[in-house]
Amino acid sequence: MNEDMLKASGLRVTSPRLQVLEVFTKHHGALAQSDIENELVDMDRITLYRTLKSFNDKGLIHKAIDDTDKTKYALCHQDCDEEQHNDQHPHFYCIKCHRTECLDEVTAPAVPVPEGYKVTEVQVALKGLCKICS
Amino acid sequence: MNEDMLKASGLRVTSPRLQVLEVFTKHHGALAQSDIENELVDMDRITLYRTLKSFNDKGLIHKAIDDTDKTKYALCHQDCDEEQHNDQHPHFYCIKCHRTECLDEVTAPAVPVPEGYKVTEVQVALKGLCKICS
DNA sequence: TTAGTAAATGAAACAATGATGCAAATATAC
DNA sequence: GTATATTTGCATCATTGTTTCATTTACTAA
Repeated sequence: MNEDMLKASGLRVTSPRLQVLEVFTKHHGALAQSDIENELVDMDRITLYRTLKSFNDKGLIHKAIDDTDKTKYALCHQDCDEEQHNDQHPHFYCIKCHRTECLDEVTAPAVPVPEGYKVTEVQVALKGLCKICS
Repeated sequence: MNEDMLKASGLRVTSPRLQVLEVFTKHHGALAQSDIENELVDMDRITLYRTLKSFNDKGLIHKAIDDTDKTKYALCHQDCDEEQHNDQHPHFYCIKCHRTECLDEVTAPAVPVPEGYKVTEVQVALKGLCKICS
């Protein structure tokens, strides 16, 4: 339950947080702040901003880079916490329906970096037509 | 020469454009708008914004996604034009020197997407320690 | 070389996002 | 139930993205 997610992360259970979590569980893909604002019209902009920030910090959601200019967030499915995000899956942006989804089943491939570089994180942003639109 | 790059792209040769190109050729990595503003203090903010936009549209520069929140741009080395960007190389963000560079030599690996998805573009953002900092 | 014209600049103005400070409200622990 | 530490909601400010418009400038073609 959403309440438990908050408690497990050491965040207090409040109405704005539950509302935001509900929006995330209702939608599958990654959401921009504006997407959530459209759903929760009465939500204070700054509260939402800080809610997303704390969720991200605590590992409840992660940023989904998708090469649109908007920062998007998606629920973390794997074991993410304050220490580390395990979101090594690609994000897919559909140029037709403009939705961004997490390809959780896919593991981002190892990238052969030149000598001397140390990679700690890989983010893969895919663009194209999603299952439904293609 | 920078002038020729502009002409080849069908862009008029103007002072702001030459200045911006010079900044790009002087630096290796990807630059945020603010980076360029700091170098060219007299440059009008909107002119710079539009310059970057038109350079990006014409294939002179490309966006370098690096999971910081700032949009960064880097010179295109390969054959990019209005039709298509051929920037299928990863971008590497160094957590120590905070610079983003293009790993031109590296080809982004093929990502095994689920059935039904059509990928037209892959962006790989790496994070870690660069050659110099590691 | 000089118009004519299409493109580019620079300024104003507005929206969205990111970020901080502070007083009031409220979730939890006791 | 109350104390307190957290969270909210508001004000406020910075940055980026974007459009409109008058003025200036780069190229073209006579």
